[in-house]
Amino acid sequence: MKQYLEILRNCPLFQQIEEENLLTMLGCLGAKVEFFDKKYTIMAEGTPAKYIGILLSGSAQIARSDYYGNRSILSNIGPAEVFGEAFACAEMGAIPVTVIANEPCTVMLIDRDHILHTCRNQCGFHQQLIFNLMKDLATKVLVFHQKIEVVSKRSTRNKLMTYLMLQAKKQSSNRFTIPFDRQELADYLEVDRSGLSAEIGKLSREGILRSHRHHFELL
Amino acid sequence: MKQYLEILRNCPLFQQIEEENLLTMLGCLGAKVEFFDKKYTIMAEGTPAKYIGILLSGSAQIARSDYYGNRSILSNIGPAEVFGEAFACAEMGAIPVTVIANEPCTVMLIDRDHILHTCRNQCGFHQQLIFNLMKDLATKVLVFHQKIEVVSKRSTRNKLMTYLMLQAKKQSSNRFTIPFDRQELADYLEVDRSGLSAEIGKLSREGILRSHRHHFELL
DNA sequence: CTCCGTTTGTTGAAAATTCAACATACTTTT
DNA sequence: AAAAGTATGTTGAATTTTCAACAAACGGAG
Repeated sequence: MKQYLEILRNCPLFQQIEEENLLTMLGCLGAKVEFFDKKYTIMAEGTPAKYIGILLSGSAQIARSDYYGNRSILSNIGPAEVFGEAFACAEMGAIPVTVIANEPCTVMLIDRDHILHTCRNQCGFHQQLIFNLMKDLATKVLVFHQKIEVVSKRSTRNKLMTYLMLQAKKQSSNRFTIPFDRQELADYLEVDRSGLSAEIGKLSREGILRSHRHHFELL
Repeated sequence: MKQYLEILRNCPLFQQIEEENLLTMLGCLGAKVEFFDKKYTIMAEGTPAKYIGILLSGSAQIARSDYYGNRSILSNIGPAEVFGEAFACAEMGAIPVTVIANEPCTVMLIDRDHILHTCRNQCGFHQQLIFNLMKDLATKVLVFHQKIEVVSKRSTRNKLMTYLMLQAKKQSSNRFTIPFDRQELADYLEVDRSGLSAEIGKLSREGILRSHRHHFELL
């Protein structure tokens, strides 16, 4: 576990918890670490919401597919980010999404029961953990607000521009990269891929943006 | 405050807290109660995310409008439901939504600082409050997942059917009422109102549903 | 370096959505 | 009970999106 402390320091769940206490706590929580190769499923839709996941290395995609094969990407996560916590904390029977490794991933898994139903009133670190989880969930709600802001736009062009402007803001620059290829961006924006490509081409010709693959620049 | 205990008992924030302790706690939190007439703004977009709100009576709508006047309805809330907690807990500077009274409303407001930054490690009720807030936020994430599931569908028909099937499930019946009129439903589904009306008409002629105003029946 | 699989861009036709305008139904007010 | 205001349904034209199919560009493996 010691090798992961550096990353866990950046994890929202463990803020304000000293490193020496963190190791003890991970033991107490029964945290385990697993590895997933590229394209492997870290959590599968329909399986029990038993674990809270923390990405230690790599990146992963949170998505769902409806029964006509339309994939909808909810978000993309990187090292130190938490996933599955909402379903675990709400004690759902089954999770409604699939988490897939974009590249080889190291994942820490913590049983929800160890967080929700153990020693809640005894240990101070545990109290801090609950507090951190609460803050993390609050920011997750904001992430979904943003996604809804994007997909609530009525045209491909407006969805795309809303998304790109949010990314520019987040990366504090008019030049930035996005974590999606074209198909994935279309799946995030909930639009047709070819229509999205066409719209990017049109915006380029109008001098509104420049782009190459994952790189974008707003002009 | 005593008159509101009955409702607060159903509020997710105060589960597992005895009534006698609840009154003390509300004092300690500096909870205040305000009244809003129909159509009045309970929280305005852009104002500081200073308060967590609890609806004591009436109903309200959580919505946002983009700068071309397209309104997007995020959800509809009723008595004992909590609102604004995600923005308050994430300590945002400004809230990105507007909360409007559908009818005369009684609202309890609690300053976020009293929840987040006071006596966090002393008082047991407070610990329970944080825990409840965490659970509440987890279910809020699920609410947004559902909304995204609905609006990610590519056609008006699929959005509508997905929404109606979720409502039928939630109300455990093929006959149910929805909290929206046609314009509001269109704003929730992020589609054109007249197109929505046309689609409802078509589904009726196809024998898939029956509807009258807020009442629907899936066949 | 070449080959092969994947990603991205392009096109045109079909289908769906939006928009504006109006008719009808329903509610509330006076 | 009539009038005024609001909500809902309907229509057709304009716009946009989707879909399928293909071409071009790119990247990795050998």
